[in-house]
Amino acid sequence: MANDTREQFLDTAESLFSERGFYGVSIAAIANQLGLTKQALLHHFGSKEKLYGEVLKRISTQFAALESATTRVETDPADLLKAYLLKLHAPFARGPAPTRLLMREVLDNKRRADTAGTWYLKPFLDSLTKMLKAIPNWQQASDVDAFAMVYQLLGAINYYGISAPTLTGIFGAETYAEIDQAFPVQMEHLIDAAIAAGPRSTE
Amino acid sequence: MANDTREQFLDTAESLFSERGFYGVSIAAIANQLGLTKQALLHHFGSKEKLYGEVLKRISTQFAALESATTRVETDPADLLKAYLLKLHAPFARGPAPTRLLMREVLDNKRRADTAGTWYLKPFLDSLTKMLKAIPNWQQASDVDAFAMVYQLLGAINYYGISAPTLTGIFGAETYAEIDQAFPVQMEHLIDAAIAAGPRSTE
DNA sequence: TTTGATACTTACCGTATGGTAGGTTGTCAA
DNA sequence: TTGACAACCTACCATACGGTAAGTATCAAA
Repeated sequence: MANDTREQFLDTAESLFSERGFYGVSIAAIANQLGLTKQALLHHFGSKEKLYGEVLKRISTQFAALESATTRVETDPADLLKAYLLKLHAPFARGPAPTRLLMREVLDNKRRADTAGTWYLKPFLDSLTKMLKAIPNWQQASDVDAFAMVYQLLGAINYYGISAPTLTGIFGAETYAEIDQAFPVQMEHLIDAAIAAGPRSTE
Repeated sequence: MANDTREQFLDTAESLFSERGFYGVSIAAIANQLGLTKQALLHHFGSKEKLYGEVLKRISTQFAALESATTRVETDPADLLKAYLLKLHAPFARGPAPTRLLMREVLDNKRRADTAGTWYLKPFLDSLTKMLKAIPNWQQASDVDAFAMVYQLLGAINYYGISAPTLTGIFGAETYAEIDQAFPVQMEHLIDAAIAAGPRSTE
C-alpha cells in the first residue's frame, strides 16, 4: 500500500536521522533497511532534504497533539505544567528518537534557519511560558524570566532524554537502570522546587 | 612554528565540528580556512578521526583545569557547585563551541562508544555529584538521586548553551539579548531552589 | 483490450570525500 | 657541505553520495 510505504520511510528516516544525524545517513541506507532502493525513496519524497523536512513536520504535529491532549486532562496550572514537561520524557512512547532529532535540529538549524523546522518550536515554547505564568506563584514574573525558567526545565528533560547511551557507557547498565528509575522523581522534584521558589526578578 | 599550526588546526576544527558536526565538515574545509591543503592537516594528525579525538581531548583537559581552579577558589560547598555549574555557561570564554561539540558527542557516541569521548565525562560527573552531596541539605541523598539532580542542572545549562541560534531565530535578536541577560540569574535561582529543596527519596 | 497511473527497478553521472604516494623546500645540527 | 627531518605541496585514487533518465511490473478504470 502506498501510504504504508511512505510511513515506513518516515519511521526509518526518523530513527536513523536521530541516531546519526542528517549527514551521517545516506538515503540508500534508509531504503535498504526497508529492502528497497534509494530511487523508491526519491520517488516518494523527491529529495533527501524534503524527506527530512517531512520527518520534522510529523514530529511537530505530534507535539501539538500531545499539548492539546494534556491541556484537556489537567486543570490545575501547576499540574498541567508538570504533566506536560514529564510527558516529554520518552515522547509519545516512541522512544528517544524525536528528542534526539530535535536536539540535533537545535544544534544544526543555524544553517537551516530558513527552512520550516526552525519555527515549529515557537508555539510550544510560548505554551510552556504561559503555563508557568498561570501558576499563582509566578504571575508576577516577566515573560523573559518565566521563559528562562521553563527553558531550563525543558533543557533538563531533553538533555537527559538523549543521554541514555552515554550514561549506560559511563556507569554500566545496572546503574543506568537505577538512574532511569530515579529520574522522573527527581525531575518532578526539581519542577516543584522551581514552581515553589517563584520568580526572581532579573532587573 | 610547528606547534602553532597544530593549535590553529585544533581551533578551527573545534569551531567547525561544533557548528556542523563530524560528517558535516571536510578536512579540506578545515585546512582551507587556514590557507593550507588537507594534506597539511593529514601530516599533523594522520586522519580525520584522530584530529577529532584530539579536539575532544583538549576540551576535556580544559574542563579538568576549570574544575580544579574553581575548587581552589570556592570553599563553601553550595557556592562551589553554583560557581562550577555557572562557569559551564559559555565555557572558558571560548564561546559555545565546546558545549556544542560535547552535545554532539552525547548524541553520537552510541556508535563511538569505544572512543575516548565517552569516558572523560565520568570524573566530571562524579565531581558534580560529590559537590551536591557535600551540601548539608543533601548529605542524606543517595548517589543516584544526587546524580539525577545535578544531571538535570547540567542539562539545563548545556541545553541553553547550544540554543543561541534557535532562540535568536524564534524570538529575534533583541528579545534574545534580554533572555541572555535573564538566564544566569534564573539559572542561579534554579540551582538555589534545587539545593534548598533537598533530596526527595526515590524508594 | 487498451490506457494511464503508481510503485518501483537498473543504469548511469558528476561531484565530493578521506586517504596514499611521492615530490619540494627550508632549517639546522654534524 | 652534507644529511636528515619537518612542513608542507601536487597528483592521484577508490569510494560513496545525491540525483537524473529510462525503463518494467501491477492494477484499476474506460
